[in-house]
Amino acid sequence: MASSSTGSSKPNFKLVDHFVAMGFPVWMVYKAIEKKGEDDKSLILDTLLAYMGPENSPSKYQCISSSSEESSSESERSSANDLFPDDDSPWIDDFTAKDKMVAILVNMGYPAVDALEAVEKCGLQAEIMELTDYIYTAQMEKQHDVQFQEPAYACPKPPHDDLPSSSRGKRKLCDIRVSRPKEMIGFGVPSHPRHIVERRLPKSALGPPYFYYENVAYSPKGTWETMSRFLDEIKPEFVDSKYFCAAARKRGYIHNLPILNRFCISPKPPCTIQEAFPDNKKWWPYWDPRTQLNCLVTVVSGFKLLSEDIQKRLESCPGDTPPKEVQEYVLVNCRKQNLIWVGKNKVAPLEPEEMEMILGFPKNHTRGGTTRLDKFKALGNSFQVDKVAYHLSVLKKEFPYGMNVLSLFSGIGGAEVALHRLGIPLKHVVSVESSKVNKNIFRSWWKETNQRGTLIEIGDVQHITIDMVGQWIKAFGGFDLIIGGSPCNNLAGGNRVSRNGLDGELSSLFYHYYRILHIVRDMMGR
DNA sequence: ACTATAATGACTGATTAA
DNA sequence: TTAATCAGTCATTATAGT
Repeated sequence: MASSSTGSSKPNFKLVDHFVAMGFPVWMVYKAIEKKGEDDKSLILDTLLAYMGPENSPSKYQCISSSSEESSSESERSSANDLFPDDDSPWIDDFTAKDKMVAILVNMGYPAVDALEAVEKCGLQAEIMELTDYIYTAQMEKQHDVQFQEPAYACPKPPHDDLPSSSRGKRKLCDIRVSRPKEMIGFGVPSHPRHIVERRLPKSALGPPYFYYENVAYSPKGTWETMSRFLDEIKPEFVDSKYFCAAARKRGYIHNLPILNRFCISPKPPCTIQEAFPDNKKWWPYWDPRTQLNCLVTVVSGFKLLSEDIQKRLESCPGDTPPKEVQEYVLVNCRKQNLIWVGKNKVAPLEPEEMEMILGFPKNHTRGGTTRLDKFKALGNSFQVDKVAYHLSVLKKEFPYGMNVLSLFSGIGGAEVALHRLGIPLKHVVSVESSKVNKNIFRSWWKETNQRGTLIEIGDVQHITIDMVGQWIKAFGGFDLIIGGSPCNNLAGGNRVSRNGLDGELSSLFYHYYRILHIVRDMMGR
């Protein structure tokens, strides 16, 4: 089975390095070893040569995945599919009996908090009817407690609020919407803090060291299955930043962190456009219903022409209410390019400073010898700090005296900023980042915040060797956290040229994350 | 040379229609 | 159950402007 060749078993790094030294890409080496096993060197070499193939064979992911299906088994394919059965709740396998009960109620449309309370109070033997009755009476009681408000973090459209309040009282099983919009709340977000209370990790994945891996949620098919297979078969947690700030950002996370007792950093960022840009409120037409922005990306294009076009259209129609089709045109394009109102009938993209604020970075974080374009690119590629901090918050108790962090693909230091804002001291940080601009930004933050720890900067993950890791671990005793999001260029939907999948030129650096994670584990006696 | 801008669809998942 | 439709996307590259 495919599961025996990777995942729980430790890879043979000497063997991997042997072929890497010959010039084969790391991802290809892993793929070949995964397929052919570690025993027969020449067989691996043949496979690699076949992969490399004649020069004209493109390395598009479609080609590679289809060719591997031809030569190899159906079993490999089906095992990948088994990882993520077509189920509404992808975590159902991991549930305890209690979790299952809660999940059933949540899927019926009840708030997770209420569902949990009901299961705890009524016990596991309770009938569904009994549980729903409990929730109903509890909700009625809570309506009297006016002071019991949702936290300021309220999600823009809580699922249990989409039912008219009048029908809430007499909700019966038959009324309940079983399928509701899929929401990316992972194991929980501040407005749904205990969506899932427990999960089981494979033994091979238990920390230390902890690891935290991120990438775009909507990648080409099979991408997350592959990444999951390489990272201990842990199922990804998909979370949208819209629950943490005023802009959407759908990302997946594979990590082995505890998920109980997460908390938010303060100050909390504004969660709506109106809170984030109070000064722009006066320019906002009443017929633009947006309360949150779409994903902040690395570049906007054509916004000047569009802005003029919009202005002309709006000014050509009298009064405050343009015709429906004009409204529709304006809204569609504003959403598409993520524009905000900055003047009368005038729209514009966000400024870098505004992006910094929404993504949870300090003001002027990206200052320092960079062009405007550099800033957009750096920020568009970055973490949303509040969300990452929420996930990492569980480490605060465990590491009150600080952490040693291996930060791969550091970018502008989203992970470090998150830890810093959590109040977790950074003892030793090995930061791996290839972009000179990003390194400058991160270094100036490091100085600005008077970090007392040591910072080691590396330019390229591909240059990290077993020796280097060994020296770091000898020097400061090991890493507590390996964190990073590998390049999304070949995965992101916005890429029209080279959305090649995980084996694309840049996104294949994922395999180095995997490689280095396992080297660290190996060295730390895991 | 460097910087800003515009042009360039396809794919994914969710929703709705058939 | 399946097909059509909808909305949204950590982007790359050529060209214009400075």
